[in-house]
Amino acid sequence: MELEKLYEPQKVESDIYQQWENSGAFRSTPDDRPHAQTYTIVIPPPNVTGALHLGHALNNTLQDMLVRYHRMRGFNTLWQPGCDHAGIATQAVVERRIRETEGLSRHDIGREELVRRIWEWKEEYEKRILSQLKLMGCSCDWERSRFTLDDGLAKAVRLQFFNLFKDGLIFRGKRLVNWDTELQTAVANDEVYHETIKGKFWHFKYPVIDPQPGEPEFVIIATTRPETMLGDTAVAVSADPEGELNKAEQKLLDSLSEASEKDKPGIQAKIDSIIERRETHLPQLITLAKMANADRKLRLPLVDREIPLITDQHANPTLGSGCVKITPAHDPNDYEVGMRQDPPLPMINVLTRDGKIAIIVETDGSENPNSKKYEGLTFAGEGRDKVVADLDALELVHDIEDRAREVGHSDRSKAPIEPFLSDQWFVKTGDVDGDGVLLANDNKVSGIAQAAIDTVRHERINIFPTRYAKSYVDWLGEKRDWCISRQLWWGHRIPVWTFRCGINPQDIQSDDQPISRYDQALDKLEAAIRSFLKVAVPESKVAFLRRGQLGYNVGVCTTDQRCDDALLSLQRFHENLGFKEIIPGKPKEPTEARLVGFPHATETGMAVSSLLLDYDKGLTQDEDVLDTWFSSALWPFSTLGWPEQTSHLKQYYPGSVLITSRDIITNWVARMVMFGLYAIGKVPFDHVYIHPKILDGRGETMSKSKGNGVDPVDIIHTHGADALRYAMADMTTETQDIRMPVEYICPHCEKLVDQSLAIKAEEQSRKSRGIKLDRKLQPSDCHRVKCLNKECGKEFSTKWADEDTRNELKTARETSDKFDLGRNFCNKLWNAARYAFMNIEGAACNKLDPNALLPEDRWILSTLSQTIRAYHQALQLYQFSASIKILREFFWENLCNWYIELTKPRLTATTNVDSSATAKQVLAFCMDQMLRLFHPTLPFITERLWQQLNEIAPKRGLPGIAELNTDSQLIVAEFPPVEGYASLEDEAIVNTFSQLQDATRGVRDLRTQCKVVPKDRVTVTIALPADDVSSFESHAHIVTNMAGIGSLTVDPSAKRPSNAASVNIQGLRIYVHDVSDDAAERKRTTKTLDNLEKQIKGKQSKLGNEKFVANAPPEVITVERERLEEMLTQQKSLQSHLAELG
RNA sequence: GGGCGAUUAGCUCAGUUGGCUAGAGCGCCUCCCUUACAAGGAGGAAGUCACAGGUUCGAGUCCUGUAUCGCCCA
Repeated sequence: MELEKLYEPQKVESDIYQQWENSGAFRSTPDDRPHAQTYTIVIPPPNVTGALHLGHALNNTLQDMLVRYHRMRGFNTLWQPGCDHAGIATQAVVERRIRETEGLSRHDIGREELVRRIWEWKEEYEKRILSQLKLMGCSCDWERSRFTLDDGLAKAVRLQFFNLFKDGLIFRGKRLVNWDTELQTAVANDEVYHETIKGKFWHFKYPVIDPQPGEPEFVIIATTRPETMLGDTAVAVSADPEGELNKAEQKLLDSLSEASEKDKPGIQAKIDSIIERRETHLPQLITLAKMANADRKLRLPLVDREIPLITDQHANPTLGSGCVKITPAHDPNDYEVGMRQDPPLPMINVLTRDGKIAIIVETDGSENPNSKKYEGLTFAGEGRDKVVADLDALELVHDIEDRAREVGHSDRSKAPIEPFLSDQWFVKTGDVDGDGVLLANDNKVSGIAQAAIDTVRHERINIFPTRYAKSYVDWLGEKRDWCISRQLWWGHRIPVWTFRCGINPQDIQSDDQPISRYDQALDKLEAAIRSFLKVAVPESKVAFLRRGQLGYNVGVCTTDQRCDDALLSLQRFHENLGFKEIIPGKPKEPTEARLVGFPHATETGMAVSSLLLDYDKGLTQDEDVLDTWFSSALWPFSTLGWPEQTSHLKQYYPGSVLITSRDIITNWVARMVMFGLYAIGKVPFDHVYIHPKILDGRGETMSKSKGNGVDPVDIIHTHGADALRYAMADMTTETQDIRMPVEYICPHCEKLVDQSLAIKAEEQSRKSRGIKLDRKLQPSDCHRVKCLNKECGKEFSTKWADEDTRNELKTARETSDKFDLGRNFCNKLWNAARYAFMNIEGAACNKLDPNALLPEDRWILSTLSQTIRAYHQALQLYQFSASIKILREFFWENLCNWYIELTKPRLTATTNVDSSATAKQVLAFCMDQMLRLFHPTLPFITERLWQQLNEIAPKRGLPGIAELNTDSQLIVAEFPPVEGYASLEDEAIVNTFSQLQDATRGVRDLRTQCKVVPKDRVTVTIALPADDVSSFESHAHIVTNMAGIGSLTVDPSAKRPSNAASVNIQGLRIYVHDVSDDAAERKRTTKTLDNLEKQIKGKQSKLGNEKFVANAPPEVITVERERLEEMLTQQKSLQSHLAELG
């Protein structure tokens, strides 16, 4: 069966993939082989927000290359696939869709329904993602596919949480989050975009309490957000204003001395302003710093709160009044200031979850009566106006300036972000006082971050390229607490159940000493709660037991999915608790509200009703879910069955390598290492390979939100999966990101339309229609695009268009011409195989003596062996681009352009049967090795050709040198050996061949220059040293064949035949007869000679330099001398040639 | 503000411990539909290696600084 002339991937790919799947080639089977012979890659789970783009295509191509490479090398291999639930991103996508299509918010449809909808979304996209991976040829063990919310993984999450909790590494604390008041959720930093908003800078006066003589009556502070002043808990001033001013001045003076003339006036102005400040501000700042040190207080207007004057580095004496108001609950910098104080400053919240001014609760728990009039006003709107108006009425407004401000906005709702203080759960990654942390391997470490740092420092994990180790170590070195709670509904719910438990103080007010009695009662209650928990939830630890105004807020952490048992026990607990013992005094009548859901209330009277303030709620699970990275950090082992000790876990953990993109080093890699060490006691992988990012034509990273990503399936459609993979691997170099201009394929004229140009055109068009753009357009904003090809100019829709638009207009696919090289390569491989197959049918499999082979056979086999070694080396260092270039060079240049061309006459010759058979055998061997070598990169085409090769030459190889096992499927065939085929390597023939190639190129060059058409044979005379004649003649057929020579004479004493063109190569003088005239020849020779003489001068001066001769290594000097010798010989020859020409 | 990178041919990028007469692919020019492949073959032109200093016999490569661009962290 002859192959088609063009390789058509669509006809091949799905069948081949089916074959692999059906044969179980992807399946992992534990067999107790040691770690060194096991190869595991755990996929960085793509998230189910949307379909994969080219960034994923790259990531997975590289993984598949390594997996296939190791599988062929005989490793026990597992590529573990799956998807990630991506909490906020997925929830946001689904919420937005519900909002757009039904006009409903998540609160309208409720938690259960929203989660159900997201599961639907997940099912759809997981299916799509897995199918994309399959179309790319990924050889994952699909039977083991996992999702981060699977039951088994959820179990792992709960156990990890529980263990961390038990070891004191999980705690609850306050933290400022980016609050989206519209969606009422916290959003991550990367979901916040900043916009410059025109605003004002208000200067307010805060009165000093009891100013002493010489002290100011007011302190002036300035703010862009007046409403937050309701939550101020301090005013800060620099501790050393004079020193700070001096420092600032010195810095400016330093930069002034080095500044360009252009910049000098600006810097000088700043210096002048500092000098002026020494007069105008410094004395008072010094006074204020002293006052701060004397614990002096201010009176915060409007809410009438006493707040301290403090010193902190945040207050900058060169700016404003030098004083700054501190609102720890509403500003990240102020929060830091608050935490730096000892004791920390109180944090007073001013904001409700829906963006209004809150009831303001003072530190003693009382509601601030003065704040009532602000309650419920919109935060930055009505609230701000009223605060300013009221301060103005009190004559406390000092000044108002205009000022632009960078305001964070939620990417999801476009609402301005407010910093909001909320209760969150944290993992303590830093060092733990005292005993440190016990890892699962019984090693003690100071903290899990430190343990993760050490693994990289001590090279138990190697990161490629090595420079990324620094960002990993630096980030972990900060040892920040990891906030793991998210105010979302999609994700692993935090496995903590809470109940409130308390005593109504009114119930014991008749007692003589109510306060102490009450405290006593609470103490006893605490003891009772603790003993209850021991019985009710034996394997739990108390998550928290917080004593509040009316009793306790109790949290219980367990590994159970539900807390039903504990709930029952809770009922028993409060049935049996002897309240009369712990609460003396006369009970009052219980109120109805407290009795709801509690059947025994009437029997036990007050005690019971008071005990459980919120009993009607019972045990309720924490509302929040865990940060997605918490479950992702467990992925390298939760997917293998942990906490069960499965055979997969035993065999395939730790993984061999994690392949990912650099932005994930901190979020994910570092956390996987910490969790791996903590939970298992072993690093999760031996290597981390960080690959480039894919940028679009404008240099921006491809992302789902911008919509500038291309669906790999589009590329597979136009170019084939192998072309996609080839181009990806070829572009994966160590330092550069991959620039990938995207093009629409116009559905009308089929021509390519550059995406970035199309977007620019769209921007222009919108502007001309008077549409204001608040930011630059992204591909996802462009739903209708006009073809930029003038002859067409028709409109088409993009993949981002809604259904109506797509029905109305034809939709363009996307592509990039970067993939042409992959397609071209596949076609070349296809055709080389086609040629080989036509010629090698029934090729011999004889024992071959390398010395009996023709020079070109020995050369190609030697080069092949070197290529194999180089390929292994490159791939083991994750040099993907280099690995491709090595194979390409061998295949295209050496095998196709030289060996195949050279052996064409031999294959068809009928006279020398042995030579023909040998050539066939060598060609079959080379094709066999090529297919194996290319399989990891180009799995489909190589598999297809392999099976054909098995039909045409089922027995092949070089008996005595390389016995080949011709498995029926290439995917499981043996990879060429790491060391190559040493017995085939022959340096001498490689050198000789390279000289022959030069001679060939010389003749070809002359032919082109003298415009000899290819089909014309030329007559050539070669002059060379007499000693070399016989050796040259034995290889002369190579030059004759390859340079289109009709008649070749080798003559040591040859003179230039008339009208011959000539060239000097490697000590050979080559004459091509009857193609040139003297003038042309002279011109050419003079040019060569001029060029040569320049180089000779360079060499001579180098070798004439005594220091060079004295210092350079001898081998370098020898090489230089030899080169000079060659050049001089050539020069002499050219000179005499010129003389001959006259 | 701190960290990491990049800057080499028109474009996209290689260039491993300094030894370079600086390479590849695409594009460009010339020729060729040659019985595997025009998605191909043969040949060619094209570079002050961002800039300024320094180390060295020797710098694209090492060091310092500057400029521009990108990413990460605050």
